[in-house]
Amino acid sequence: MATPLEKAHKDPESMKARILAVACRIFGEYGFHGTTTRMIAQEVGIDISTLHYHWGEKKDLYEAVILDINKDLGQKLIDVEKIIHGLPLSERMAIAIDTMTDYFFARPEISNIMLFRYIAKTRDNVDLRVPEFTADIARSMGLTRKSPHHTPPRAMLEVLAVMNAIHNFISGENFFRPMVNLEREEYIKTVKETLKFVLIPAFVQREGET
Amino acid sequence: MATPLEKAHKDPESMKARILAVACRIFGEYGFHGTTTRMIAQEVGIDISTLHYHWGEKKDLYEAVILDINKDLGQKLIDVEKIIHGLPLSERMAIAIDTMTDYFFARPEISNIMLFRYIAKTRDNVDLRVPEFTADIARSMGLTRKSPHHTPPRAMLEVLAVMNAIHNFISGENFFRPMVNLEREEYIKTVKETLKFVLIPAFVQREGET
DNA sequence: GTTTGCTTCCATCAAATGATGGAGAGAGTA
DNA sequence: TACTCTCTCCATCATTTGATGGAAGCAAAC
Repeated sequence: MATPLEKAHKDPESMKARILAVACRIFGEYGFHGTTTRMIAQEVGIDISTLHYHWGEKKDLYEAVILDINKDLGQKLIDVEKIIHGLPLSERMAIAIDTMTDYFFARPEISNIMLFRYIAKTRDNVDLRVPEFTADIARSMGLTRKSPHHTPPRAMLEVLAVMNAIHNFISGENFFRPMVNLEREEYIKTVKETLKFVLIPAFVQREGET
Repeated sequence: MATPLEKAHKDPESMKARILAVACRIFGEYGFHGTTTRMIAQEVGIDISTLHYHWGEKKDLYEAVILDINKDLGQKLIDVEKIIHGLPLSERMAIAIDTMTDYFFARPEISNIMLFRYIAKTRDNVDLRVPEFTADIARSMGLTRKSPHHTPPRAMLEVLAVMNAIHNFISGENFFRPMVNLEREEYIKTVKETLKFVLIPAFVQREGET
């Protein structure tokens, strides 16, 4: 039997879920050390002790955030994979880039948290076993044909290059958009064009060579 | 007449310069809020008051770090530009990617700090007018031929895509290298190959079309 | 109405953190 | 020697921050 707390976790209106959602956003903006439990509590409109009551230590909440966005991201990747399955490579990539870019722009916390995990150390080590999708994406992109059950380093890095290129434009919006002086919609559109222009030709060209 | 402190700033053995170098590394690893003045002082082997004596507030030191790496990066870009000037596009890009990747791997703090600035907010706003090189790189890559005195948004984003792709692999080394299970040297080599493979064809192909 | 269990807030604490004043060490100079 | 100037450290402070105990609120169960 699920405890009330466990049930509450599923209900997006529940306090526990509301805290998680806000924590996700704030951690994404300021990083682990840049975020204080008080910032999150204030944004939710509650006392910090309520926050600690639901999630325990700050580190625990942060881990919950990571697991949460990872679950969401994994589901999204499965959805996209279904849509693009069977299409020619150039279309597969174009649709995947469009779809994932829209998704990340709608939930920039995800890109933020992913990048923070990649580049930032944490004083109190928040190391946590989280499912990694890079190898799956490599398979989905057809980069593992020669060795279906093993993902070569080169294929992994190619996937990371693509994914991170997307993340960067989402997480860097506050910095880049003033640089290029575009409205939000126009920025998103140009980002998509740029990503497709830069990322697709290499893969299509290689495919044609075989 | 330069004060002793000003003179010291130039001497890399001086206390002020030693603090700056360590601060650069630590801020790069942990970000602004993840870094404490005590961490820096301890790494240098001095008291925090000595650190404050030379650099004032934490924020001032951080700004000094940003200005310092920016100056260095600007000089490096000028050097590279000289080397690749006049070569065909594909060679220009290959050499630039190789050279810049080596440079950032040798000084990962630069990639770290750049990415931190792009993606992370700071509670106490550290906003600071720093020269931006994106437009210059766009010019150097020949992306502004149609409008030599204005850099279109699209060209800016293309440059950012290229530069950030490099930064990501350097800053993400701690995260990515265990994923692909490569020794450092092998990782660097594969990163370079991957970057050149992913980034060059798009630009070369477009050039051929005109 | 009373009891029970879950949730929330107030008051408070201990540790971490940014920052400073002032004493002392040391080198150079008169 | 006495003086000055620069640099460094020790002691200390005020604030921020993560965290907790306990009282109060509140709804459902008895």
